[in-house]
Amino acid sequence: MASNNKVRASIHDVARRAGVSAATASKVLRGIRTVKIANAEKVRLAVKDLGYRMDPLASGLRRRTRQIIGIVVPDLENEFFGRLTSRIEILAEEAGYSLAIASSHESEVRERKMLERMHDWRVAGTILAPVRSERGAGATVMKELAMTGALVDRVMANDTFDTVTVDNVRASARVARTLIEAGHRHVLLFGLSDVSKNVRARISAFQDEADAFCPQMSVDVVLTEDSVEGLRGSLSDYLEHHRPTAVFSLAQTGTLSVLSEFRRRSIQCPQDISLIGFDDAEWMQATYPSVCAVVQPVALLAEQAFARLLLRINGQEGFPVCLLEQCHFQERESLMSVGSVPLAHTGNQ
Amino acid sequence: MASNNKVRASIHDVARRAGVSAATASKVLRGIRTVKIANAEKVRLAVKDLGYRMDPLASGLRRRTRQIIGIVVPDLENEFFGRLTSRIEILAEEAGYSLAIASSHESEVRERKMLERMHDWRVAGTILAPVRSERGAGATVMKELAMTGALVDRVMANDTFDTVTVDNVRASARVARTLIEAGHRHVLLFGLSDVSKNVRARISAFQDEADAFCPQMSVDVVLTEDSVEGLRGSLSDYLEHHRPTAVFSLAQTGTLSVLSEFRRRSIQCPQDISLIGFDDAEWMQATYPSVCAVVQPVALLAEQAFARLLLRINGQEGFPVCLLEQCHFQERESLMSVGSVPLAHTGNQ
DNA sequence: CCCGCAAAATAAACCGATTTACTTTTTTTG
DNA sequence: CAAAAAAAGTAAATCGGTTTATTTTGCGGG
Repeated sequence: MASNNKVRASIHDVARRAGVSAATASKVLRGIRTVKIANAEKVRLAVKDLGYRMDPLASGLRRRTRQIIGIVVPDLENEFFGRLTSRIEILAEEAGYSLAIASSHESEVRERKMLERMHDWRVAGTILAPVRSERGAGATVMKELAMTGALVDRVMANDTFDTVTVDNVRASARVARTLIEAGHRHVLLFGLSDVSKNVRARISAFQDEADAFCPQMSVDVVLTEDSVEGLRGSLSDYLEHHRPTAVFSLAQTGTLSVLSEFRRRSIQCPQDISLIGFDDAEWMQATYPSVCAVVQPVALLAEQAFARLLLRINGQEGFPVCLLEQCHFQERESLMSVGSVPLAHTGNQ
Repeated sequence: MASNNKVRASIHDVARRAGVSAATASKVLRGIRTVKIANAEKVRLAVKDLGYRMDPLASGLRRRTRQIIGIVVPDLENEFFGRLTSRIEILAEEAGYSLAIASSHESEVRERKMLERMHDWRVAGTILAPVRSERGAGATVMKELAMTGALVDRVMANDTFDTVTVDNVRASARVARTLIEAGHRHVLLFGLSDVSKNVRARISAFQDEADAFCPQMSVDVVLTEDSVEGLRGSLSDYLEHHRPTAVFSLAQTGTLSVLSEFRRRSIQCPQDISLIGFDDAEWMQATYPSVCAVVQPVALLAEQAFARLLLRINGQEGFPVCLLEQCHFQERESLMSVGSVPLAHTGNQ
């Protein structure tokens, strides 16, 4: 039914109609000025008459690199990566590139496959948000293939690529300090058991801050595999025997689990236990209580990562840089001082 | 720093090393059997030795169509489209295609741009989830360009392309019946004011069902522009003067607004007002109360849309079909009978 | 008017694959 | 064993562009 029966005009058709050579037509289309104005005009007219559109993929053949930027994220169903990708798509287009988006579905073997595909596509550069079980595998692939790239989120310093990530240490320290000041002396850190450097950084920064400013504080850590049942189960087991005055959830899915486990056990939040989550989401304003969260500057991460990549594409040399962006701490109702009133009353505004 | 200094082997390099012609090498790589086993083996060896990888984009040049499927969705930050895209990515790869993902960012002009880009890329087929202000603009572009494609979500029957969507009529009727049976006689339908056929279908199906089974029911409709402030503002105005016993939110963002407006006004849900939302989200299990929702079969939508597209790509003729998939009704705490106890106690399990 | 130089234009090669049209080799058959 | 048929192999054309090397044109000066 629908198919390419109507043949598309090629640059040769355009050249013929304009009465010039294909090389000249190509020059006009690429904005090269060594063409007589009259001829340039004839070419532009022919383009219009024929409804000519370039094949951007064939165009990169000779150049051996295409006007495409790749991005590989671990999970497109995740709001965070959705926003990141969405922003970078716009930035790429503003810079004259198309964005090729791929998800590694949190799998290292898929991550490799997708990176190889980007390489096969001769992209100009690739942004990688590594999978959770980050052991640098993705970066290694990119290095092997001599790709131009940048790393974002879930990464620490890398010796080959520029990296852009959130300042987990300061954000976690800030949470620790907030809890200390609110009188909390027994806190649970709750998250995913993966080897993610991000989560490890959050934990140790919290512990360091606690050690430094409140040595008597007791900090429990519970980590689980990534499944809704797993998360809630291990939390449930923990709460059977312990009763901290605050929970610091190290990732967004965890926050959801904490909240529903509180409800299942009829634990009043924040009266019985306060809650702070790493990573904000829209729904956190609408829950009861609204959830206090560390807000990651997603747009900024996107912009910085893209800017660094663009510099490298344009040939900038020099040692890889490691950018840390600051998080914002959003106070909401789920946090209160021990034996006191809630710190915040309304979720937003 | 990182760049393509190490030249990649081409199929001619492979052919030379294997001592055969490029045509033969090409045959081997495409799995065509008219090659002597010994030669095929030599080619495979050469591929291995040289670490040869095909350029999949150049490969489609002669064929005039590439092993790529395009998808254009209105919003990648949206969980629904994230899941849709994610699923289709897997399906496409299983079928031997790469998926090119683009977001129209809810803009009709961008939608056209992205569709044109897919066409320029010579994709084998394109799946389109139209922007909200659907007046068929996207489908018209695809028709103009004689593209092979399928439409999903936010569409009614189309005379050119196969469409896959949710059965809004039955789902809304189901909600209406549920509310009627629970004794509700004054209901607010709350949603976005756009001209989305989806939302219009949901409204009229609800009204029809109410007319048929409970003529005395009073159904209010409040529609707003799409902004968090707009949503909450118009809801707030409405609640100033009216007090329905139930709200049916016609879209996910609306549900969030309803919930937080309830909280701001200290309206007890479901004791004062029940709430049902169209479109489920993970967080709806964790709110208080957990939110009763119409669950869309995202994976199924993805599978059907992809299956239809694949048939058309493979040359199936015939009138466009219009598939309606059924939603599931998820009971949760936010719904109760008028003057009675909640219908459901726990969110999940 | 002719020379020299710069500007503009172009034919042809090239990028990396596929496909066509043709040739060569092998197998089957009478 | 020769002729016909089938199988295998390949040179060359092709897809749609860009780039290179070369040629043509335009222009000022002697």
